[in-house]
Amino acid sequence: MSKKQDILNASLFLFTEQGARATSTKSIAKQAGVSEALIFKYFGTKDHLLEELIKKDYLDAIDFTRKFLAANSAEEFLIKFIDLPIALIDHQFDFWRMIYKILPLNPIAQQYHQNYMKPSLNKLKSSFETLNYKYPELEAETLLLLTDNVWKSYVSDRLTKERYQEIATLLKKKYALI
Amino acid sequence: MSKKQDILNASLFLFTEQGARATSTKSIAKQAGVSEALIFKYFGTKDHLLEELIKKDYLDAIDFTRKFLAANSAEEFLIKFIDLPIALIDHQFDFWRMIYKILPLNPIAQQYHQNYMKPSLNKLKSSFETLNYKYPELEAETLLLLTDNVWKSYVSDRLTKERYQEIATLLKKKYALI
DNA sequence: GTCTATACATCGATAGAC
DNA sequence: GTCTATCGATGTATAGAC
Repeated sequence: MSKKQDILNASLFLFTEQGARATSTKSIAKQAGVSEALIFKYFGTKDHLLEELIKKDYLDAIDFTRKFLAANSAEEFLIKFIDLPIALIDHQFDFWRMIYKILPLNPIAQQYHQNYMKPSLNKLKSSFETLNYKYPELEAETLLLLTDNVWKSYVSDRLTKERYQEIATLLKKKYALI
Repeated sequence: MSKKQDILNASLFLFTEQGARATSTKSIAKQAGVSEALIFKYFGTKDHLLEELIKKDYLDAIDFTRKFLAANSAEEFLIKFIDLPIALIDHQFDFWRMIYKILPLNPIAQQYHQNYMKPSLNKLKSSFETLNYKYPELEAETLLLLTDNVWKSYVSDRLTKERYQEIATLLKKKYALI
């Protein structure tokens, strides 16, 4: 494994523990077993380091999500959307744990996150429209509010996978999907 | 208004902008129009300053919530619980905006927040039990997952009050409360 | 109660050797 | 590619005068 990757791994770990701004380049260097100068050779600034750290994973998340949600019906889409939070986080656990920690205060992460979330609302809305719900947009926003907290609760150990699977089943029943 | 209060006000503002750890005592002093030394005279450390900053408001929130949720039936309790997020945040907007920002990374805030949230789940569960729901605990966790994201979305301008009022009405219909 | 001045550590970032 | 050494700025916190 390259030293560049060592730096990225160390950053992921430390940013998750204490946030990006509170993490010094010195501590990253120590954790990665490299000199501090090397960090700046590779990434220029700490902000660029963070950006490189999350860019690849957000692209990966977009790809994973697109494939995971591929469906032949509105019902199937909704079922998969309900299952998405846990599947996505299990696919990139450490990454999303870091994002959960830094998102409220970090504009770079916010920008990438917003871009990731963008398509969800419209697709959800279309599905509820197809299923002849009376208020498809409100339904979409409500489900999104819920699932957006599911992944956050899951990465911060306030919700277990098993527990959410029970909740997911309940949700699918409520939406008459199973 | 006392200088001590000026320091608290400045801290609330700056902690919200950039987080507690990224905010220097120097910038707090400047924003409050006092010397840096005075901050340490009053609060000892930056952590104590934060703790003093949130302690009073969390107590206030507990009191407000208890009074707001006072109800004579399970139906009434659920209606009020659905309306709570916006009412609570409107009662202490700046405080909750700061908490939203610092919560994932700040152990002090986490401790107070957990203490605030503690009673909710059980009361919700009891209400769903009273209403003979088949899975009262799952219902309680589901509603809590939703409302916990409502206040966060509201303080971060991703959800308007008017929008949530529509969602709240939809929710009350789903639970057959209106 | 409140200030100025300062101690001392650590910050992000760079220069230059190998 | 990678390191040591170092810069100037900024961090928390304290001493001591008024």
